[in-house]
Amino acid sequence: MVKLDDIDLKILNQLIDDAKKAYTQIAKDLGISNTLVHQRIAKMRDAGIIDKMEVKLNPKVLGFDTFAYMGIILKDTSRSMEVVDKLKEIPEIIECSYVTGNYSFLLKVMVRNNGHLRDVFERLDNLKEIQQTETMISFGFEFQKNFPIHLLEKEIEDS
Amino acid sequence: MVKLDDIDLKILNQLIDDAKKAYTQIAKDLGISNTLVHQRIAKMRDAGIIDKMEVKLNPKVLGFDTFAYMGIILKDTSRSMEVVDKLKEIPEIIECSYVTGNYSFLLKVMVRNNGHLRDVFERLDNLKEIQQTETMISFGFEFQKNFPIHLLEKEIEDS
DNA sequence: GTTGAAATTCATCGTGG
DNA sequence: CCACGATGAATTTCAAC
Repeated sequence: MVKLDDIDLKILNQLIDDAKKAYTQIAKDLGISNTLVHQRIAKMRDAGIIDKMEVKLNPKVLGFDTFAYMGIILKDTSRSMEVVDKLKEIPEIIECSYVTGNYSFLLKVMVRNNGHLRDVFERLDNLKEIQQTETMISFGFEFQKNFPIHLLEKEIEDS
Repeated sequence: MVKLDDIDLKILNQLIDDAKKAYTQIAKDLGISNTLVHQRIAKMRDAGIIDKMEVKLNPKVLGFDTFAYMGIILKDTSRSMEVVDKLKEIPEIIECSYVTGNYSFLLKVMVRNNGHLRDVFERLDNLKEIQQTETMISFGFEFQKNFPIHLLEKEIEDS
């Protein structure tokens, strides 16, 4: 675990907004030299804090209007790894976590429409390891954050 | 909704892996000119396909070892918007969707440890609009994808 | 830990096939 | 629709405070 200072956080806040923002521009906005920006980012990269820069696509423009969470109940939880391998092959499943509680897995599914969702549902229901699925269709994100970076900011303020 | 061709998808695949990858390098890898890479990316930006480039942080390195999904059951669903405003103020909640099914909202929560999770749980339980919460602690992602881009690739192959 | 300037590399735009 | 070539801007490194 690594400690970040005020400058690090300000840089991260800018990169969360736009990962391709020019270092020179970040430097100007923060009132520091671009070399420093470069050094801090290199440091956070080396420390593994910055995992990667990724492009975020707009699902709606590409015709993916629907997404849903699906809770998966297995017949036999000892076989969970085999199920993961099968789930990985279904491109519509964009997130898969093993969880405590009623479900074995909680999935996030991105599809074009309700018919497409039904199609995914049937593919899952046909897997012999799966006993039951429960679908929670989302009406879209109310909000979504990259990371609880506000917590880190508060911790610095308090120190 | 916009149609993408083979080149567009190959470029997106590279940017999903590394949004800051140099256009010249992408061009080399794909065997096309960097001008073309530039044009295609500009096109996809203008079309809104490329939403933004964002930095992805590594929670573990920053001391956030635990994350969980929480299902929220409201006392009175007509008051849901007020609840969203309150949830937004809790930095640990990094995702909030209104969903069908047993829950009103499904949240994704990122915390340092189980004690921290309990703290968030209590904050939610104290909100008067909330009747009940159900916590599903995750043992980490089995896998996570940016977007079901494989579907688009298949559609191009088939055409 | 921080800065300013140097060299290298890149993004961007016009021209032309 | 695509490649080449020139220009201005950015990243990256180095020497110095």
